[in-house]
Amino acid sequence: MSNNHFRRGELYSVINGMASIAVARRLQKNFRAAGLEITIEQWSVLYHLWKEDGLSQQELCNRTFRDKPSITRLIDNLEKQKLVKRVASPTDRRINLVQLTDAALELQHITIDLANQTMNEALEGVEKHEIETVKSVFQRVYDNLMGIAETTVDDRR
Amino acid sequence: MSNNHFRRGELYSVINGMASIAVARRLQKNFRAAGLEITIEQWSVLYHLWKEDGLSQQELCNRTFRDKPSITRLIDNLEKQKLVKRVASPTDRRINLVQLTDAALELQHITIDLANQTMNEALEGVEKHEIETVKSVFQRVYDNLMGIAETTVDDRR
DNA sequence: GACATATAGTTAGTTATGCAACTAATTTCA
DNA sequence: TGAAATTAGTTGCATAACTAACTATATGTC
Repeated sequence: MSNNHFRRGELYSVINGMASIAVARRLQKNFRAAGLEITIEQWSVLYHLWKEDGLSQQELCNRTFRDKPSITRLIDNLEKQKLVKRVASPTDRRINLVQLTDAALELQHITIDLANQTMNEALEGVEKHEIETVKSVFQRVYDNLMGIAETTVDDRR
Repeated sequence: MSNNHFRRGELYSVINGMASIAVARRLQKNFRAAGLEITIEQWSVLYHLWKEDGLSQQELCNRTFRDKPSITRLIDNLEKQKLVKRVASPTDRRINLVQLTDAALELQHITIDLANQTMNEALEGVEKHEIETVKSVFQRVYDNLMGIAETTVDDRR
């Protein structure tokens, strides 16, 4: 283990605190201001489908880091809004392939622009090398907690 | 505005992504493993009361960065678990002062130890100066988004 | 003093999360 | 081949978030 084992607990509220919440709220607000009804959680699912359409729900669990019930309900809501549809896999009857509708395809550029704009607002005055440090620290944190034989997010049951 | 306005949108998932979720889940898991029933959200409220007991609900909103309904229900649940009680303010009948019970006072050391331990797991191998950079970037992000005449979290209505 | 405004807190509705328990389909392997 | 184990997805329950609308109390101003 590393050598500085003291009073790091307060750092929880750095990694998972006001800044993260503020960014999420600002992105949601910018979506609404643009007349978009989607939540950022729904957007994060669409984001992965824009990169690769027709993923299974399980694959969406893996990529969005959510559990299966969460994905089930996110897909339910996205389906209600006619942004995706569930299509039975031709090869495995257990699997739903989630496919984007034309309406969802139209959202791609505007929402990604809004995300870029939001992060530019958030990171105003932050240096590139600082961003790189944040990225590498967060990658390290993720590896520390999810690596090896630790709890995985899916298939705990 | 700053000069690097391109493709920062993906950074949303750095600041608000897998690492943050992994840390929250690990802390919750460590609470459960120690036989503690509280959620990390409840813990964050207790945390502020340990620092200063008898805060009003509004003051807890300000300090925990949550809105009033969220605090109402967190206090409801904490009261059910007999960890806090609402006490009418003697000077202003609108105000509830939230006071810790003995049971809550007993949780302080063990939960803070668990938070320290969790963050040590998470930050294994991360250098101090890197942590300082993360802190300063997050402070900057918070200031960028919450400063000036922007949306405040409370009293939007 | 009375009316308008502001503040503290609650309630209702929608979305989302995590856990546990469940069904249905597929794979493993004796 | 057929029973056991695994995998994909859904449902139920509890907690929590945000928005909007509400009640009650306090303050400010004419």
